[in-house]
Amino acid sequence: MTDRTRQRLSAADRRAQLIEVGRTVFAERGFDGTAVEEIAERAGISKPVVYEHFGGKEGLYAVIVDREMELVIETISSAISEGLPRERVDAATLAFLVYVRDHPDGFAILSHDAPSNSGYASLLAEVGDRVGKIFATEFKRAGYDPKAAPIYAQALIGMVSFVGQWWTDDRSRSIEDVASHLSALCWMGLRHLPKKPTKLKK
Amino acid sequence: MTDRTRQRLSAADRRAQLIEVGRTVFAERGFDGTAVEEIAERAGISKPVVYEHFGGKEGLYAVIVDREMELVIETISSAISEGLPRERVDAATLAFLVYVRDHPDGFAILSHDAPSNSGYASLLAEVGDRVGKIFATEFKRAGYDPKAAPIYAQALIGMVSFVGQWWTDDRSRSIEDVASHLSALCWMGLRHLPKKPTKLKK
DNA sequence: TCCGTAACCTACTACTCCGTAACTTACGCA
DNA sequence: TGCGTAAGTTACGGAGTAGTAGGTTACGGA
Repeated sequence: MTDRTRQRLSAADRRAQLIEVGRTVFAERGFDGTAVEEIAERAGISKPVVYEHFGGKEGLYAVIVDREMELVIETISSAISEGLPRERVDAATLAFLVYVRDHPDGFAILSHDAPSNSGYASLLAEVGDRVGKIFATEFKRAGYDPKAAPIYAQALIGMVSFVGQWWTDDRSRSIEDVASHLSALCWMGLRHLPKKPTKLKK
Repeated sequence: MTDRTRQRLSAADRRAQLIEVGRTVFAERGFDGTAVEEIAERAGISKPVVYEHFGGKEGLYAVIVDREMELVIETISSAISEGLPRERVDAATLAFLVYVRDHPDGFAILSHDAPSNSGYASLLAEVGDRVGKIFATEFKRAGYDPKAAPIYAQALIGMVSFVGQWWTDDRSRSIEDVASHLSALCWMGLRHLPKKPTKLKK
Protein backbone atom coordinates (compact mmCIF):
# COMPACT_ATOMS: atom_id res chain seq x y z
CA MET A 1 0.00 0.00 0.00
CA THR A 2 1.65 3.18 -1.20
CA ASP A 3 4.84 1.16 -1.23
CA ARG A 4 7.11 2.21 -4.05
CA THR A 5 10.42 0.54 -3.18
CA ARG A 6 10.04 1.48 0.47
CA GLN A 7 10.14 5.17 -0.23
CA ARG A 8 11.02 7.52 2.56
CA LEU A 9 8.43 10.18 3.12
CA SER A 10 8.53 13.53 4.81
CA ALA A 11 7.04 13.69 8.29
CA ALA A 12 3.92 15.44 7.01
CA ASP A 13 3.36 12.98 4.19
CA ARG A 14 3.89 9.96 6.41
CA ARG A 15 1.50 11.41 8.95
CA ALA A 16 -1.16 11.94 6.33
CA GLN A 17 -0.68 8.45 4.99
CA LEU A 18 -0.92 6.88 8.44
CA ILE A 19 -4.17 8.70 9.11
CA GLU A 20 -5.62 7.28 5.94
CA VAL A 21 -4.36 3.76 6.50
CA GLY A 22 -5.39 3.89 10.13
CA ARG A 23 -8.90 4.91 9.21
CA THR A 24 -9.21 1.89 6.93
CA VAL A 25 -7.91 -0.57 9.48
CA PHE A 26 -9.86 0.84 12.43
CA ALA A 27 -13.00 0.71 10.30
CA GLU A 28 -12.35 -2.91 9.43
CA ARG A 29 -11.41 -4.24 12.84
CA GLY A 30 -12.59 -1.73 15.42
CA PHE A 31 -10.33 -0.11 17.98
CA ASP A 32 -9.65 -3.15 20.11
CA GLY A 33 -9.29 -5.47 17.15
CA THR A 34 -6.71 -3.32 15.44
CA ALA A 35 -3.02 -4.02 15.94
CA VAL A 36 -0.68 -1.10 15.53
CA GLU A 37 1.57 -3.56 13.73
CA GLU A 38 -1.02 -4.02 11.00
CA ILE A 39 -1.34 -0.31 10.38
CA ALA A 40 2.42 -0.06 10.12
CA GLU A 41 2.61 -3.05 7.81
CA ARG A 42 -0.04 -1.74 5.45
CA ALA A 43 1.77 1.59 5.34
CA GLY A 44 4.96 -0.23 4.44
CA ILE A 45 6.84 0.79 7.56
CA SER A 46 7.54 -0.53 11.05
CA LYS A 47 5.67 0.01 14.27
CA PRO A 48 7.81 2.62 16.05
CA VAL A 49 7.13 5.10 13.26
CA VAL A 50 3.50 5.16 14.29
CA TYR A 51 4.51 5.87 17.88
CA GLU A 52 6.83 8.59 16.64
CA HIS A 53 3.98 10.44 14.97
CA PHE A 54 1.00 9.85 17.23
CA GLY A 55 2.33 8.74 20.58
CA GLY A 56 0.38 5.52 20.44
CA LYS A 57 -2.71 3.72 19.26
CA GLU A 58 -5.11 6.08 20.98
CA GLY A 59 -3.31 9.12 19.67
CA LEU A 60 -3.81 8.07 16.08
CA TYR A 61 -7.37 7.03 16.79
CA ALA A 62 -8.15 10.39 18.37
CA VAL A 63 -6.91 12.30 15.35
CA ILE A 64 -8.93 10.14 12.97
CA VAL A 65 -12.10 10.42 15.04
CA ASP A 66 -11.76 14.15 15.44
CA ARG A 67 -11.41 14.74 11.72
CA GLU A 68 -14.31 12.50 10.87
CA MET A 69 -16.51 14.10 13.48
CA GLU A 70 -15.86 17.56 12.13
CA LEU A 71 -16.63 16.36 8.64
CA VAL A 72 -20.00 14.94 9.62
CA ILE A 73 -21.01 17.94 11.67
CA GLU A 74 -20.03 20.24 8.84
CA THR A 75 -21.96 18.13 6.34
CA ILE A 76 -25.12 18.17 8.41
CA SER A 77 -24.82 21.79 9.47
CA SER A 78 -24.50 23.11 5.97
CA ALA A 79 -27.37 20.93 4.75
CA ILE A 80 -29.80 22.32 7.32
CA SER A 81 -28.60 25.89 7.13
CA GLU A 82 -31.06 27.25 4.59
CA GLY A 83 -34.30 26.67 2.72
CA LEU A 84 -37.82 25.84 3.79
CA PRO A 85 -38.12 23.45 6.72
CA ARG A 86 -39.15 20.55 4.53
CA GLU A 87 -36.27 21.22 2.19
CA ARG A 88 -33.88 21.21 5.11
CA VAL A 89 -35.07 17.80 6.19
CA ASP A 90 -34.67 16.46 2.68
CA ALA A 91 -31.25 17.97 2.25
CA ALA A 92 -29.94 16.77 5.60
CA THR A 93 -31.19 13.24 5.10
CA LEU A 94 -29.68 12.95 1.67
CA ALA A 95 -26.45 14.62 2.77
CA PHE A 96 -25.99 12.16 5.60
CA LEU A 97 -26.58 9.17 3.35
CA VAL A 98 -24.18 10.57 0.79
CA TYR A 99 -21.63 10.87 3.56
CA VAL A 100 -22.23 7.25 4.47
CA ARG A 101 -21.74 6.23 0.86
CA ASP A 102 -18.65 8.31 0.21
CA HIS A 103 -16.91 7.81 3.55
CA PRO A 104 -17.75 4.27 4.57
CA ASP A 105 -14.65 3.88 6.70
CA GLY A 106 -15.23 7.07 8.64
CA PHE A 107 -18.86 6.19 9.15
CA ALA A 108 -17.94 2.73 10.38
CA ILE A 109 -15.62 4.25 12.96
CA LEU A 110 -18.24 6.68 14.18
CA SER A 111 -20.83 3.90 14.42
CA HIS A 112 -18.69 1.31 16.15
CA ASP A 113 -17.97 1.42 19.83
CA ALA A 114 -15.43 3.87 21.07
CA PRO A 115 -12.70 2.74 23.45
CA SER A 116 -14.25 2.63 26.88
CA ASN A 117 -12.32 5.56 28.34
CA SER A 118 -13.50 8.05 25.71
CA GLY A 119 -16.50 9.21 27.71
CA TYR A 120 -19.00 8.67 24.95
CA ALA A 121 -20.72 5.36 24.48
CA SER A 122 -20.98 5.99 20.78
CA LEU A 123 -19.27 8.70 18.83
CA LEU A 124 -22.54 9.34 17.04
CA ALA A 125 -24.10 10.33 20.34
CA GLU A 126 -21.79 13.30 20.33
CA VAL A 127 -22.92 14.17 16.83
CA GLY A 128 -26.47 14.04 18.15
CA ASP A 129 -25.41 16.32 20.97
CA ARG A 130 -24.05 18.92 18.63
CA VAL A 131 -27.07 18.73 16.34
CA GLY A 132 -29.26 19.08 19.43
CA LYS A 133 -27.72 22.46 20.15
CA ILE A 134 -28.55 23.63 16.66
CA PHE A 135 -32.10 22.32 17.04
CA ALA A 136 -32.56 24.10 20.34
CA THR A 137 -32.02 27.45 18.67
CA GLU A 138 -34.51 26.66 15.91
CA PHE A 139 -37.02 25.32 18.42
CA LYS A 140 -36.92 28.49 20.46
CA ARG A 141 -37.51 30.59 17.39
CA ALA A 142 -40.47 28.44 16.33
CA GLY A 143 -42.10 28.49 19.74
CA TYR A 144 -41.34 24.92 20.77
CA ASP A 145 -39.85 23.83 24.05
CA PRO A 146 -36.08 23.94 23.51
CA LYS A 147 -35.64 21.40 26.28
CA ALA A 148 -37.14 18.81 23.93
CA ALA A 149 -34.65 19.53 21.16
CA PRO A 150 -32.11 16.89 22.24
CA ILE A 151 -34.75 14.19 22.00
CA TYR A 152 -35.52 15.05 18.42
CA ALA A 153 -31.89 15.45 17.47
CA GLN A 154 -30.97 12.08 18.92
CA ALA A 155 -34.02 10.53 17.31
CA LEU A 156 -33.19 11.80 13.85
CA ILE A 157 -29.49 11.03 14.04
CA GLY A 158 -30.29 7.57 15.35
CA MET A 159 -32.77 7.00 12.59
CA VAL A 160 -30.57 8.12 9.73
CA SER A 161 -27.40 6.49 10.99
CA PHE A 162 -29.10 3.21 11.69
CA VAL A 163 -30.63 3.14 8.24
CA GLY A 164 -27.26 4.16 6.84
CA GLN A 165 -25.66 1.16 8.46
CA TRP A 166 -28.36 -1.11 7.14
CA TRP A 167 -28.01 0.36 3.67
CA THR A 168 -24.25 -0.24 3.78
CA ASP A 169 -24.92 -3.96 3.97
CA ASP A 170 -27.74 -4.02 1.43
CA ARG A 171 -27.38 -1.53 -1.36
CA SER A 172 -30.17 -2.95 -3.48
CA ARG A 173 -32.09 0.32 -3.22
CA SER A 174 -30.77 3.61 -4.57
CA ILE A 175 -29.60 6.22 -2.15
CA GLU A 176 -32.19 8.73 -3.37
CA ASP A 177 -34.92 6.17 -2.88
CA VAL A 178 -33.90 5.48 0.71
CA ALA A 179 -33.47 9.18 1.43
CA SER A 180 -36.92 10.05 0.12
CA HIS A 181 -38.57 7.36 2.25
CA LEU A 182 -36.67 8.55 5.29
CA SER A 183 -37.41 12.21 4.92
CA ALA A 184 -41.05 11.43 4.21
CA LEU A 185 -41.17 9.60 7.52
CA CYS A 186 -39.45 12.46 9.31
CA TRP A 187 -41.65 15.10 7.84
CA MET A 188 -45.08 13.58 7.48
CA GLY A 189 -44.87 10.76 10.01
CA LEU A 190 -46.47 7.36 9.70
CA ARG A 191 -49.88 8.98 9.72
CA HIS A 192 -49.57 10.65 6.35
CA LEU A 193 -47.08 8.37 4.73
CA PRO A 194 -47.43 8.71 0.94
CA LYS A 195 -47.81 5.54 -1.07
CA LYS A 196 -44.88 6.60 -3.18
CA PRO A 197 -42.65 9.27 -1.67
CA THR A 198 -41.85 12.04 -4.12
CA LYS A 199 -38.42 11.84 -5.63
CA LEU A 200 -36.06 14.44 -4.31
CA LYS A 201 -34.65 16.80 -6.87
CA LYS A 202 -30.88 16.94 -7.42
CA MET B 1 -21.70 -11.76 44.26
CA THR B 2 -23.99 -14.53 45.35
CA ASP B 3 -21.09 -15.77 47.42
CA ARG B 4 -22.24 -17.22 50.70
CA THR B 5 -19.22 -19.13 52.04
CA ARG B 6 -18.35 -20.46 48.57
CA GLN B 7 -21.51 -22.47 48.30
CA ARG B 8 -21.65 -25.30 45.80
CA LEU B 9 -24.52 -24.99 43.41
CA SER B 10 -26.29 -27.47 41.20
CA ALA B 11 -25.41 -27.36 37.52
CA ALA B 12 -28.68 -25.61 36.66
CA ASP B 13 -28.32 -23.01 39.37
CA ARG B 14 -24.70 -22.28 38.50
CA ARG B 15 -25.62 -21.97 34.86
CA ALA B 16 -28.36 -19.50 35.64
CA GLN B 17 -26.07 -17.51 37.87
CA LEU B 18 -23.34 -17.37 35.24
CA ILE B 19 -25.79 -16.09 32.66
CA GLU B 20 -26.77 -13.28 34.97
CA VAL B 21 -23.24 -12.39 36.01
CA GLY B 22 -22.06 -12.66 32.42
CA ARG B 23 -24.75 -10.27 31.25
CA THR B 24 -23.60 -7.70 33.77
CA VAL B 25 -19.94 -7.97 32.87
CA PHE B 26 -20.45 -8.07 29.11
CA ALA B 27 -22.66 -5.00 29.42
CA GLU B 28 -20.00 -3.18 31.37
CA ARG B 29 -16.97 -4.07 29.28
CA GLY B 30 -18.20 -5.29 25.92
CA PHE B 31 -17.32 -8.65 24.45
CA ASP B 32 -13.67 -8.00 23.77
CA GLY B 33 -13.11 -6.14 27.00
CA THR B 34 -14.52 -8.92 29.12
CA ALA B 35 -12.22 -11.52 30.63
CA VAL B 36 -13.69 -14.90 31.40
CA GLU B 37 -11.68 -14.72 34.58
CA GLU B 38 -13.68 -11.73 35.76
CA ILE B 39 -16.99 -13.44 35.22
CA ALA B 40 -15.75 -16.42 37.19
CA GLU B 41 -14.40 -14.23 39.95
CA ARG B 42 -17.64 -12.28 40.32
CA ALA B 43 -19.53 -15.56 40.49
CA GLY B 44 -17.20 -16.74 43.23
CA ILE B 45 -15.75 -19.64 41.27
CA SER B 46 -12.81 -20.38 39.01
CA LYS B 47 -12.51 -20.09 35.27
CA PRO B 48 -12.82 -23.72 34.11
CA VAL B 49 -16.34 -23.86 35.53
CA VAL B 50 -17.42 -21.39 32.89
CA TYR B 51 -15.88 -23.58 30.20
CA GLU B 52 -17.62 -26.59 31.67
CA HIS B 53 -21.02 -24.98 31.24
CA PHE B 54 -20.72 -22.95 28.05
CA GLY B 55 -17.72 -24.24 26.17
CA GLY B 56 -16.10 -20.83 26.17
CA LYS B 57 -16.53 -17.11 26.11
CA GLU B 58 -18.54 -17.06 22.90
CA GLY B 59 -20.79 -19.85 24.08
CA LEU B 60 -21.86 -17.89 27.13
CA TYR B 61 -22.21 -14.73 25.09
CA ALA B 62 -24.38 -16.50 22.53
CA VAL B 63 -26.79 -17.74 25.17
CA ILE B 64 -27.05 -14.29 26.74
CA VAL B 65 -27.60 -12.55 23.40
CA ASP B 66 -30.16 -15.07 22.29
CA ARG B 67 -32.24 -14.69 25.42
CA GLU B 68 -32.11 -10.92 25.28
CA MET B 69 -33.01 -10.84 21.62
CA GLU B 70 -36.06 -12.98 22.17
CA LEU B 71 -37.11 -10.76 25.04
CA VAL B 72 -36.94 -7.61 22.95
CA ILE B 73 -38.69 -9.09 19.96
CA GLU B 74 -41.43 -10.44 22.19
CA THR B 75 -41.79 -7.05 23.91
CA ILE B 76 -42.12 -5.18 20.63
CA SER B 77 -44.28 -7.78 18.95
CA SER B 78 -46.86 -7.86 21.67
CA ALA B 79 -46.92 -4.07 21.87
CA ILE B 80 -47.77 -3.68 18.19
CA SER B 81 -50.12 -6.62 17.98
CA GLU B 82 -53.40 -4.80 18.56
CA GLY B 83 -55.18 -1.48 18.70
CA LEU B 84 -55.48 1.43 16.34
CA PRO B 85 -52.35 2.25 14.37
CA ARG B 86 -51.59 5.30 16.46
CA GLU B 87 -52.05 3.32 19.64
CA ARG B 88 -49.65 0.69 18.36
CA VAL B 89 -46.97 3.29 17.77
CA ASP B 90 -47.46 4.69 21.25
CA ALA B 91 -47.42 1.29 22.87
CA ALA B 92 -44.35 0.08 21.02
CA THR B 93 -42.37 3.21 21.78
CA LEU B 94 -43.18 3.12 25.45
CA ALA B 95 -42.62 -0.62 25.64
CA PHE B 96 -39.17 -0.32 24.15
CA LEU B 97 -38.18 2.46 26.51
CA VAL B 98 -39.49 0.48 29.46
CA TYR B 99 -37.34 -2.41 28.29
CA VAL B 100 -34.34 -0.08 28.19
CA ARG B 101 -35.07 1.08 31.70
CA ASP B 102 -35.71 -2.33 33.20
CA HIS B 103 -33.01 -4.27 31.38
CA PRO B 104 -30.13 -1.85 31.03
CA ASP B 105 -27.53 -4.60 30.83
CA GLY B 106 -29.32 -6.50 28.12
CA PHE B 107 -29.89 -3.32 26.17
CA ALA B 108 -26.23 -2.36 26.46
CA ILE B 109 -25.23 -5.73 25.05
CA LEU B 110 -27.60 -5.42 22.12
CA SER B 111 -26.40 -1.89 21.40
CA HIS B 112 -22.68 -2.52 21.66
CA ASP B 113 -20.71 -4.10 18.87
CA ALA B 114 -21.01 -7.79 18.41
CA PRO B 115 -17.90 -9.93 17.99
CA SER B 116 -16.84 -9.55 14.38
CA ASN B 117 -17.70 -13.11 13.34
CA SER B 118 -21.34 -12.87 14.32
CA GLY B 119 -22.49 -11.72 10.90
CA TYR B 120 -24.36 -8.73 12.18
CA ALA B 121 -22.67 -5.39 12.67
CA SER B 122 -25.03 -4.62 15.51
CA LEU B 123 -27.36 -7.01 17.24
CA LEU B 124 -30.05 -4.38 16.99
CA ALA B 125 -29.88 -4.61 13.20
CA GLU B 126 -31.22 -8.11 13.56
CA VAL B 127 -34.03 -6.81 15.71
CA GLY B 128 -34.77 -4.36 12.91
CA ASP B 129 -34.73 -7.24 10.47
CA ARG B 130 -37.33 -9.16 12.42
CA VAL B 131 -39.52 -6.10 12.91
CA GLY B 132 -39.19 -5.43 9.19
CA LYS B 133 -40.83 -8.77 8.44
CA ILE B 134 -43.76 -7.87 10.64
CA PHE B 135 -44.02 -4.47 8.97
CA ALA B 136 -43.99 -6.01 5.50
CA THR B 137 -47.17 -7.92 6.27
CA GLU B 138 -48.90 -4.81 7.58
CA PHE B 139 -47.70 -2.76 4.63
CA LYS B 140 -49.11 -5.21 2.13
CA ARG B 141 -52.48 -5.15 3.86
CA ALA B 142 -52.53 -1.34 3.88
CA GLY B 143 -51.58 -1.00 0.23
CA TYR B 144 -48.01 0.18 0.69
CA ASP B 145 -44.99 -1.21 -1.05
CA PRO B 146 -43.80 -4.04 1.21
CA LYS B 147 -40.30 -3.63 -0.23
CA ALA B 148 -40.06 -0.36 1.69
CA ALA B 149 -40.92 -1.98 5.01
CA PRO B 150 -37.32 -2.70 6.04
CA ILE B 151 -36.43 0.96 5.68
CA TYR B 152 -39.15 2.01 8.08
CA ALA B 153 -38.41 -0.78 10.51
CA GLN B 154 -34.72 0.06 10.64
CA ALA B 155 -35.55 3.73 10.91
CA LEU B 156 -37.87 3.28 13.87
CA ILE B 157 -35.65 0.82 15.69
CA GLY B 158 -32.69 3.08 15.12
CA MET B 159 -34.58 6.06 16.38
CA VAL B 160 -35.93 4.48 19.54
CA SER B 161 -32.76 2.62 20.45
CA PHE B 162 -30.58 5.66 19.91
CA VAL B 163 -32.81 7.79 22.08
CA GLY B 164 -32.88 4.96 24.59
CA GLN B 165 -29.13 5.03 24.82
CA TRP B 166 -29.12 8.77 25.20
CA TRP B 167 -31.78 8.57 27.88
CA THR B 168 -29.73 5.98 29.75
CA ASP B 169 -27.03 8.60 30.27
CA ASP B 170 -29.38 11.49 31.04
CA ARG B 171 -32.48 10.52 32.89
CA SER B 172 -33.56 14.04 33.69
CA ARG B 173 -36.76 13.55 31.68
CA SER B 174 -39.41 11.00 32.59
CA ILE B 175 -39.79 7.95 30.45
CA GLU B 176 -43.38 8.85 29.54
CA ASP B 177 -42.28 12.29 28.47
CA VAL B 178 -39.60 10.95 26.17
CA ALA B 179 -41.94 8.30 24.81
CA SER B 180 -44.64 10.81 24.00
CA HIS B 181 -42.24 13.06 22.13
CA LEU B 182 -40.92 10.11 20.20
CA SER B 183 -44.22 8.66 19.19
CA ALA B 184 -45.45 12.12 18.22
CA LEU B 185 -42.50 12.39 15.90
CA CYS B 186 -43.13 8.93 14.47
CA TRP B 187 -46.79 9.50 13.93
CA MET B 188 -47.20 13.13 12.98
CA GLY B 189 -43.73 13.92 11.71
CA LEU B 190 -41.91 17.19 12.11
CA ARG B 191 -44.56 18.91 10.02
CA HIS B 192 -47.35 18.57 12.54
CA LEU B 193 -45.34 18.40 15.69
CA PRO B 194 -47.57 19.48 18.59
CA LYS B 195 -46.24 22.15 20.93
CA LYS B 196 -46.87 19.82 23.82
CA PRO B 197 -47.29 16.15 22.94
CA THR B 198 -50.31 14.60 24.65
CA LYS B 199 -49.47 12.46 27.61
CA LEU B 200 -49.89 8.80 26.95
CA LYS B 201 -52.29 6.99 29.18
CA LYS B 202 -50.30 4.54 31.26
C1' DT C 1 32.09 15.22 -0.62
C1' DC C 2 31.21 15.04 3.92
C1' DC C 3 28.22 15.15 7.84
C1' DG C 4 24.14 16.23 10.75
C1' DT C 5 19.79 14.92 11.34
C1' DA C 6 15.31 13.17 10.13
C1' DA C 7 13.41 8.87 9.03
C1' DC C 8 13.31 4.27 9.93
C1' DC C 9 14.46 -0.59 11.73
C1' DT C 10 15.37 -4.85 14.73
C1' DA C 11 14.67 -6.88 18.79
C1' DC C 12 13.00 -6.95 22.92
C1' DT C 13 10.08 -6.49 27.58
C1' DA C 14 6.02 -6.93 29.83
C1' DC C 15 1.62 -8.02 29.94
C1' DT C 16 -3.19 -9.93 29.20
C1' DC C 17 -6.03 -13.52 28.53
C1' DC C 18 -8.16 -17.77 26.22
C1' DG C 19 -8.41 -22.40 26.79
C1' DT C 20 -6.94 -27.08 28.90
C1' DA C 21 -4.72 -30.93 31.59
C1' DA C 22 -4.56 -33.01 35.71
C1' DC C 23 -5.94 -33.07 40.22
C1' DT C 24 -9.07 -32.46 44.61
C1' DT C 25 -13.32 -32.00 47.43
C1' DA C 26 -17.90 -32.63 49.10
C1' DC C 27 -22.69 -34.19 48.44
C1' DG C 28 -26.10 -37.71 48.51
C1' DC C 29 -27.48 -42.33 47.81
C1' DA C 30 -27.22 -47.58 48.76
C1' DT D 1 -20.69 -45.27 56.63
C1' DG D 2 -18.41 -45.64 52.62
C1' DC D 3 -18.06 -44.55 47.82
C1' DG D 4 -19.24 -42.83 43.07
C1' DT D 5 -19.68 -38.81 40.72
C1' DA D 6 -20.72 -34.02 40.07
C1' DA D 7 -18.61 -29.71 41.21
C1' DG D 8 -14.74 -27.20 41.59
C1' DT D 9 -9.48 -26.08 41.82
C1' DT D 10 -4.52 -24.98 40.63
C1' DA D 11 -1.26 -24.31 37.30
C1' DC D 12 0.29 -23.78 32.95
C1' DG D 13 0.80 -23.53 27.55
C1' DG D 14 0.66 -20.46 24.01
C1' DA D 15 -0.94 -16.67 21.21
C1' DG D 16 -1.30 -11.91 20.57
C1' DT D 17 0.10 -7.27 21.11
C1' DA D 18 1.16 -2.34 23.32
C1' DG D 19 5.00 0.17 23.85
C1' DT D 20 10.38 1.04 24.10
C1' DA D 21 15.55 0.93 23.85
C1' DG D 22 19.04 1.45 21.06
C1' DG D 23 21.03 1.13 16.61
C1' DT D 24 21.08 2.04 11.28
C1' DT D 25 20.36 4.39 6.73
C1' DA D 26 19.83 7.96 3.44
C1' DC D 27 18.69 12.75 2.19
C1' DG D 28 20.05 17.46 1.63
C1' DG D 29 22.57 21.46 2.81
C1' DA D 30 27.34 23.54 3.53
